[in-house]
Amino acid sequence: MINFTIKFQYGSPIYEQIVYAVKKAIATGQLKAGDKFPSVREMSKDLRINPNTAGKVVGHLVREGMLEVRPGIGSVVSQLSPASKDQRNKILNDQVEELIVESKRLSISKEDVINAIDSNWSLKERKGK
Amino acid sequence: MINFTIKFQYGSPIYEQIVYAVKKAIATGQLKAGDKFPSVREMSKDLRINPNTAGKVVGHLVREGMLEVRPGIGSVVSQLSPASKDQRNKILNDQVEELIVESKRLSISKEDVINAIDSNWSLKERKGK
DNA sequence: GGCGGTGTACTATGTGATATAGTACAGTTA
DNA sequence: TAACTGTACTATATCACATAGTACACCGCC
Repeated sequence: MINFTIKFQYGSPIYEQIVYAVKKAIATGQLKAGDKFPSVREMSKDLRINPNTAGKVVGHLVREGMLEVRPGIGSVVSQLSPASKDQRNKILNDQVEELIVESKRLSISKEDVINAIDSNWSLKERKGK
Repeated sequence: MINFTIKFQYGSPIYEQIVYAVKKAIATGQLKAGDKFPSVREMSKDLRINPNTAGKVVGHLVREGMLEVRPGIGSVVSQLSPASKDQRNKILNDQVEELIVESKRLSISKEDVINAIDSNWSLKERKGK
């Protein structure tokens, strides 16, 4: 059974959207460390995607340290690991910079951006959308 | 003459990297409204890319409202326009959400993220890297 | 009027990522 | 043994990206 939500969009590859959905599910607590992750075949059937695409998702998540594979058994959500220096820099410099550039481009104030982060930190469901 | 800086990387398309570099140059004030933007042929020669790729850059920037084309003359950096509701939401919801998800995944605290935004808002050059 | 510059629109080619279908294998549980 | 797991293949089709080259309408300058 699939225990996270997906809504496919155009513009980015399917496997990438699923990977992000899983990251988000973990960040929100929908998926917790130790939870069983859907099998490749189950995922491909439920989401109606190719088994290879589903396998690609698992591969990515394993490589990023969010999933552990028990050979013959399946995969399990792994413990959150603290960021390495590189990962930390990538977020706190590059990704933050991108947010700032986009905000400035559209004349959004620093306060509005910080407020958005502060009030969305818990990642509760937004209504509408 | 090219008046912004680029350093090509793997992983994302050339035209996208240039578009972002221009956005950043505008955000930092390196490029100001009214400044003449390099021509397609000049850009393709200086950056050693195909004229079509350079044309793609101009097309994107025009579509996003950062460049104005004077037919027969060239293109010019246009005035910053305030964000539409959709653009504002895309940043303040989607892009902020992505930053939060990535941060939580790597156990980076909300305070660290907000501090990074606060102290990088001026977009001064970082040393090293 | 003509030259040289501008953005833009074509055709065409090659490469790589993405998604699909199908098959196969080693490992583990029941 | 039977049924499940992730993984690794071959093969095909499509699309984005980057390249090369040509062409056109437009404008400023001499």
